[in-house]
Amino acid sequence: MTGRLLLDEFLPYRLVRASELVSRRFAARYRAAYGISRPEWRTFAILGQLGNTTATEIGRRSTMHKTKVSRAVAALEKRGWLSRATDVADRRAEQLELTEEGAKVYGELVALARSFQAELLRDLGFEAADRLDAGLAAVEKHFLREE
Amino acid sequence: MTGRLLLDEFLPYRLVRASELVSRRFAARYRAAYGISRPEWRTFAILGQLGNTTATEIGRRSTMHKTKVSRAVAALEKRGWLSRATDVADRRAEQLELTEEGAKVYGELVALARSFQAELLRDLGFEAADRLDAGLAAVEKHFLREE
DNA sequence: ACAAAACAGTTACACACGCAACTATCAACT
DNA sequence: AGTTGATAGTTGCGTGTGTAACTGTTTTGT
Repeated sequence: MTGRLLLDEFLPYRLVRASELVSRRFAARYRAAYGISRPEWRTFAILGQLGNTTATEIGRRSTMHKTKVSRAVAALEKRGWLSRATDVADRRAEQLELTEEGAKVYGELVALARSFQAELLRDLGFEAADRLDAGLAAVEKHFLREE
Repeated sequence: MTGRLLLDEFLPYRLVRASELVSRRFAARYRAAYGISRPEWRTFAILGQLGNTTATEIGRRSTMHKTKVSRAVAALEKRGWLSRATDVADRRAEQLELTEEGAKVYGELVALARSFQAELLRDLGFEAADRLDAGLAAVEKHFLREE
């Protein structure tokens, strides 16, 4: 029961490594195509999906720190891809949405993501991808409940 | 086929988020107990498992950048947990190993890791953990082959 | 045998990051 | 109504990180 730990049997280690391998490869593509960083892509993706949301909600869904979100939002705004408007019901919050130009870029990023996912499913094989899906769902179910 | 991307169906996103949720929680424990950073823990874990290795090998196995490894090794050495010796066969390389004190700390970290893993398996359920295992194995098989 | 390329590891620099502290607003409670 | 505590978001500051450039060593190719 003592002795060394075999990392290939340690789930957190394998999860982190797999995540880095996959996300680094995907990041290389959108960085090459549009020069956006990881926090920017994540912000883009959530905002694009929801259509209209706040920085706090982006942080909650992405597990990004609020300062990271704040800076990503500022960067996207600066590039003219995102606009802010103070929420009338709660003037602390800002409703964010993509500009017309931003929506166009978002559409292209979605296409990039879809082709990456298709490629990934092909590489992993259907059955393995399905198992990964189920395993991740269990992690999400347990860990996302607690905040 | 166009339109928005549902992130909950996008595997890279889910993989990253799950990885962050799990590894952040584990990192909080060893940070609280020993004040070590993530790169330091990873270095510790690989060195402890292999017994004797080089910085390059640590980088390869952990997917950490070589400068990250270099700094983690320096930090562990500074705390007296690791010692270096120039490789006699290849004098560019340094053979690393844990000191007696380092091995003691490593043993305690292993215990921490084991209890975290047990807890995780319990939380996820055996079947889900098994599927996660299989899914990650497929990712590793595909992505680790290519370097 | 020698020049050129490859590789192990470190460091300077610029940039990204998280923490803590801050402003502004809203909610709760007396 | 007014005080207290919570929340949305930003920013200063110290620290972490990757890129590129560097030293020293080994390998490759001629």
